[in-house]
Formats: sequence, structure tokens, C-alpha cells
Amino acid sequence: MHSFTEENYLKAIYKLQEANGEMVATSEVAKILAVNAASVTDMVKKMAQKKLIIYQKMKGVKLSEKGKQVAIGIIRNHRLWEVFLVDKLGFRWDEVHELAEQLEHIQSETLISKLDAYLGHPKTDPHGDPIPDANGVFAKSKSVLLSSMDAGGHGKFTGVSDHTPAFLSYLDKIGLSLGDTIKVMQVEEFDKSYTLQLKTKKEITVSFKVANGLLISA
Amino acid sequence: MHSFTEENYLKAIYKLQEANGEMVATSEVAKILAVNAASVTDMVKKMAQKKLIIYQKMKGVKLSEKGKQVAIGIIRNHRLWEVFLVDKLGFRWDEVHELAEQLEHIQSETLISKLDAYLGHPKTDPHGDPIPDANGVFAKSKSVLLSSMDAGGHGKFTGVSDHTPAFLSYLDKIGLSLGDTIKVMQVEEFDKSYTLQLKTKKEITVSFKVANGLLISA
DNA sequence: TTTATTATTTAGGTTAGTCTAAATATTATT
DNA sequence: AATAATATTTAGACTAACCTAAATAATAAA
Ligand SMILES: [Mn+2]
Ligand SMILES: [Mn+2]
Ligand SMILES: [Mn+2]
Ligand SMILES: [Mn+2]
Repeated sequence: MHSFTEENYLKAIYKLQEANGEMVATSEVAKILAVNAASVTDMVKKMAQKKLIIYQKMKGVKLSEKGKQVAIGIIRNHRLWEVFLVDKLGFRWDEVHELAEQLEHIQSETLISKLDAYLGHPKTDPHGDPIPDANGVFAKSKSVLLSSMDAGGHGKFTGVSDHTPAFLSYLDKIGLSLGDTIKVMQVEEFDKSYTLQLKTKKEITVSFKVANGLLISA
Repeated sequence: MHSFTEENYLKAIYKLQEANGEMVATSEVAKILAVNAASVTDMVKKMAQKKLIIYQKMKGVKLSEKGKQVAIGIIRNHRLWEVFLVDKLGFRWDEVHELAEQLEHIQSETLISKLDAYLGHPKTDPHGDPIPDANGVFAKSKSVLLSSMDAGGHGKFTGVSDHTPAFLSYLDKIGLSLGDTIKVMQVEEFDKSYTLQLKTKKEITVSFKVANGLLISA
């Protein structure tokens, strides 16, 4: 149907427009896909002709409704495969992203629907990111960055805003896992480091950089 | 590492040279891959430069040792994914080939090794075809076509030589499954049809065309 | 052994996706 | 408002993988 390249453009534009609003600059897309800005201009013109995106010269691009649905489909594939890799094959959460980048492009409605059922219709992937349903609908979740919380606040660690393997394996190392209940004991004035109490009563202190990568839900 | 296209060329050449011996004609490759013979000549020249195959103008091609290992690797991937699709996701054996054609190109040693372990290190795929081990070694099996057997012969149905969905689903329809024990009761002189007795004592008659698609082991 | 048929290669061309360098437009600075 | 800096697009080229048509080689038939 669509080439891997087209799908990757759609995904990149989707992520940018979710994060930074409406129109996305071609240079932003270029940065994500690690290609030259001139290549993006070229490519988006072709994709605009296919009605996958709307392109306005010198203003940027945004997804058409069709393009958006395709993008969400790829994200659904990606996250379901990540669940498979972690839950069934025993990969760690910091190892699965690159593999899912390949698997997300496998074309088959029935495969994805059977995989979804096999995994027990998971609502989130191994990083806490929501998995859209077959109709492209996300279950909205309202979480906040730990770095925005004050002493006394509490909640459950349900996602990360930093998806780098380095960050994820660091969380493993300090024994912080998705689903853990945490309470903010202290926010250090000096360096904005956070001291947390886990359900096990154990206390850990994390830097601001870490606090800024953790998503907490009520 | 190698493009999907290169991998498909290697697989096609591998299969042809297994079936028809040493040198493979470019036109044979063209037929399998559904491309023009001129395109094959073009492509094999490039692949010869990469030392994946040996090409002799006007004589044909054969795989280099390196090319052979790559080809066997793809076949291993293909068959393991087929097992996954049937055993874990519940696909029928006549539905999985095209999907495996996509999945076989996913690049990751660890993925395949984990998948292999997850599936219990299967020795054969859903069609009875042997799965090479991680070193590219096939477990040799010596089976014969039912169509070469005489009345009184017996054995176990362990594979198919015809992999078409039409044939496979026909076998489902007449209730013949991989692993079934069969005994040749009669070979009809007139049309070479075979009457078989199954372990359940039930007798079925199959045409020569069907007998020619079934592999029987002692 | 010529001649016809068939297989294979060469030549020239196309499309997708990329690049670099140059041109143009936008935004920021003086 | 003029100039400098930055972003974006255009122009021209490249590679991978394909195609068609023409040329050549191998094989089969007369
Ligand atoms: Mn991911
Ligand atoms: Mn994820
Ligand atoms: Mn197959
Ligand atoms: Mn098979």
C-alpha cells in the first residue's frame, strides 16, 4: 500500500504535530528522519499529491485525515509488537524500539488483530504509551511529569517522556518500574533533585533530569 | 545489511539450485521473482560484485558460500515465523506463507534466537519443511512422494511438495493432517488414484495429483 | 550446415528516494 | 529600513531496481 519511507514520514509528522501543534516545519521532519531538508520538500510534495498530507510552501505540512489514520495504524503496530517482544519473548524494555521500527511496517490487518488478541488486548506498551484501538482511538490518560510535582505529591509511575535506552536501563538499575507507587518526600532547593518513597518504603533520590523523564498518574 | 530485493534473489537462486542442480538460468530466477530477465542480468552482476553469487555470462548463476548462508538464514526466519503464526496466533497453514514472506526480512539475530526458543526449537514448519539451525544446518529427512509408492506401502504423512493454499486447504477438507499415519490400500490402474487407510481405519481415495503432493516418511 | 527459434545480454529509460549547491524567502539584527 | 542570518525550495545528480526494445549468443529444426 504505502512504502516504508512514506509510513516513516507520516509517523514523524504525526509525532511532531502532536507535540508542537498544527503545522510542522520541513526541517523538523528532516531532523527526525535524518535526511536532508531538500529531500523532505521533495517527498512531501509527492505525498501531498497522494492526499496523505497537506503541504503549504514555506509554511510546512500537516496530516490529512487519511494520513493521520495511517500514522496511528503504524503506531498501533509498533506498540503491539513492543508488547509482544517484552511480554512473550523476554526482551527488556530498553531493547525493543529499534526492532519495532521494523515490525511496525508488516502489512496485515488480520495479523495485527490476532496479535492484539494473543497479547490480551493491551492498553499500553512496555513504556506506558497508549495503544490505539483498531479504529485508531486512543484511551486518553492524564499524567504529569514528576518534575512538575511538589513535596507531598504522590501517584503511580505510568510512563516515560524520555524513551532512550540509556534512561530506561538506568531506571532498571535504580529499581524503578512501571506501575510503582511513589510519594514525593522532598524536592531539593539546590539542584531540584527528588527524593521519593516507594511502596516498599524504600527511599530513592533522583536528579531533576530523571524526574523530568517520569510520568505520574493519580 | 542486504536489501529485501537482494534477499529475495538469494532465496530464489537457492531454491532453484537445490531443485535443479548447480547453475541456475537467469530466466528461471526471473520467472520466480516475476521480473524481466534483463532485470535479473542487471541485478546478478551487482550481487556478484558483492561476492554473494557467482555469475558466468551466458551460463547462469550460483550462490557463493556467503550467499548460501544468507539464503538459509532467510529460510530459517521464514519457517520460524510460520510456526509462530500457526502455533501461537492460530492462523491456518494455508494462510501463513505470504505473511512470512514479509517477516523473514526482519533483521535481528537475537529476535530469531528468542523466537526459536519461545517456539520450543521446532524442527519443522507447519508444512513439514525442515528448519535449519542457527548455524544453517538442516536436519536431513528422507521422505518420498506418495505417488511413488505401491499398494501395501505405509508410512507417515510428514510434508507437502505442493505448497499452494488451494492444495493445503483441500487436505484440510478431506481431513488429512501432517503426522497422520497412512497405508496404501490400492493404486488404481486406470487413473493412478490412491486409496489410503488412516490410523482411524477410515479409508479415503485421493487423485494422482494429490498423491503427488504428499511426502511420506517411514 | 544453413536457418529459425529461443535465451541472454546490452542499451537506453523510468521512478523512488536521496544528496549537494545555488537560489529565494523569511526572520532577526543593527 | 537595510543588512545579516536562517529556513526553505529549486536545480541538477546519483543509486537501486525495474522496464522495453534491440543486439547477440546458443540451441533446435530443416
Ligand atoms: Mn518504540
Ligand atoms: Mn514504546
Ligand atoms: Mn512459506
Ligand atoms: Mn512453509
